[in-house]
Amino acid sequence: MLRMSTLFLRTLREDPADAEVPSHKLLVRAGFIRRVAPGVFTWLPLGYEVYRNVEHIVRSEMNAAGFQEVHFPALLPREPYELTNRWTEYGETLFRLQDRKGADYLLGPTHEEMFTLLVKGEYSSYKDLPVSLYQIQSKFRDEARPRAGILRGREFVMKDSYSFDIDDAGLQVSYDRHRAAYISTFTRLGLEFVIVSAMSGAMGGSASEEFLAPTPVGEDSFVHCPSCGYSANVEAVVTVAPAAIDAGSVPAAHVEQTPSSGTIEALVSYSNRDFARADRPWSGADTLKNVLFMITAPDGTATPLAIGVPGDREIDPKRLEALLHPSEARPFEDADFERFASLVKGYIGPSALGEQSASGVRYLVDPRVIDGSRWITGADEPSRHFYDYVAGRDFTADGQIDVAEVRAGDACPNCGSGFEIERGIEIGHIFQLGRKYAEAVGLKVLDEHGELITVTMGSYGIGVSRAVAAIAEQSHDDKGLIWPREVAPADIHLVAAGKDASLFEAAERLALELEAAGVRVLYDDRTSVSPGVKFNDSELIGIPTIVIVGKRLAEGFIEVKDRRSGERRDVALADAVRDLAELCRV
RNA sequence: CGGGGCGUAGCGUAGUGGCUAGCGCGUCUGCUUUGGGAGCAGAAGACCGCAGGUUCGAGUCCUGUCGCCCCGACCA
Repeated sequence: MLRMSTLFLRTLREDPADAEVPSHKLLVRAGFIRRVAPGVFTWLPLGYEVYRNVEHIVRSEMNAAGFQEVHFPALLPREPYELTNRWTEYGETLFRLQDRKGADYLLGPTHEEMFTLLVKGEYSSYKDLPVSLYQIQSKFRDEARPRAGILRGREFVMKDSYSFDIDDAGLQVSYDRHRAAYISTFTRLGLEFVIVSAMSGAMGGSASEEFLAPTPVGEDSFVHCPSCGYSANVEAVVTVAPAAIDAGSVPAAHVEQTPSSGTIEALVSYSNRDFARADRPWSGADTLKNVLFMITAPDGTATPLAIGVPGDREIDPKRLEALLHPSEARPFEDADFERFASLVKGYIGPSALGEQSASGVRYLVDPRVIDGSRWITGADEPSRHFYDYVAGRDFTADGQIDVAEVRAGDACPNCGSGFEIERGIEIGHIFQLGRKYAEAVGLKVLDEHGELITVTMGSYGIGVSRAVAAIAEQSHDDKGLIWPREVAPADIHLVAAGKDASLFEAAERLALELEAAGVRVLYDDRTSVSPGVKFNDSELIGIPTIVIVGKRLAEGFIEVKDRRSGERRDVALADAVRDLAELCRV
């Protein structure tokens, strides 16, 4: 039993000034967490209780799926991360340190290398596989901008699993088992979630899905199709190319004077004034905008890249970054333009781009730029644009790249109807890694013919500490938190509302009987606190059932209130233990 | 990395270069009070983020630095 009179807890009446999102404000106000450094938090007793409940659910679902728990150190040597080049690729996000001899260490941001090496050290036969191992561990990432309390911290707890199989079919089975285990885990956690196709990002590999908890404060945008159910992270949305176009009737390309038309907006309005079309006005979608980036590889090599997109769309930096990873992209700066004199800023057209062109800059275009499509685009001279410039006839790109911004209403790649865009918190991520890590560290086993084969892997993560915040984010009201019963710090918040000693005696007896019946009780036994304070605290803390021993005790009743719905009913004291034990078992 | 805002007691905050840095919440003592954040009386609690500088005098002005929040890091 937890007693409010002695519980290490101080609730705050006001929101902390540095908190922006509801989960952060409420977890601090209700005394669940306290900040100790940017992106680094302490769990207080109530918060740690919730954290442990979440951890317990995750662990029990992993065990039920037949995965085995191990535990690595968070402090790791440099060498394993050299094998996969991540000592370099992880960049500034990696917490690095040295021991007294000057040897390099790191605080593990994720543990693929360690798991792969562990299996390599123990197993050497196909008969040992498949196997799936996991751990629940603190991870450290020196995020550029930690934010939103526990939602994006620099130290956080992750459950990470890894599967090891001899072939692709086995990997698919392991992947599907993790997927199923994740669905039951998040369901038990009381989280609303969607599963979206995703980019594999830093992990490499191919198939990958994210579990997102929809909420407006989420950091990931995803598309969702209301008619067919298709969901995907915006980074992974596949643009539907328009139907093939016959450009036979389009007049030959011609260059026109277009003064002061260095922006798409100016170009469109100028075109509508001086070169108006008969059927409809020009729009940004008729223009082909060519954007230049400098791409820097992890080894520091920089190469320019030109991307052509319809002028009404921007390039989505997150989609670009996801596609190029681990290389990084930045837009061209003036110094870059000086190096490529044939590129006229504001009037860059396909004729100056491409590996075969004078500039030699690799040129990739949006999937909407199909052969036969007709464009207004830069003529590579100040104040001049091409009209009726047809892809495949007048220019050819070096290839395609799908990084234009995704908008609500764009065509669903699955069924063609318009999809919606929502935001969500990434609470889980599952990948089919393939053989990248096994190859890097040399994880091979003998197959049934005595041949050495490289093991194929999957990697699977759940943000355990983040899940606490995600639940808080999805489950609160203006009065405070509302915990799903299985993760709540207690089943019942028992409030003694009054001053009579007999009332406290009755409440005490009820609390003890409930505990004996297996009900977890937080008992507000404070004698010097007014009922109003106790009611407010109980709503802030968010235990699912609030029981009041007060005014109605004289008639033999207690009051039972549901935190979520606010419904209250009277229960005879004599029936209380049985009634409440039943309620809490639901 | 760029721009903006902000750092004053555990929390929220006030404070024209000028006396002992003020208020609310919380905390402590006493009395009173107990169904929606009670009242009265008293008390403790602040190296005003840190380091320099200007000044007779700095919480206040200047520089640097650290931290927090927001926006941007795409518009050719």
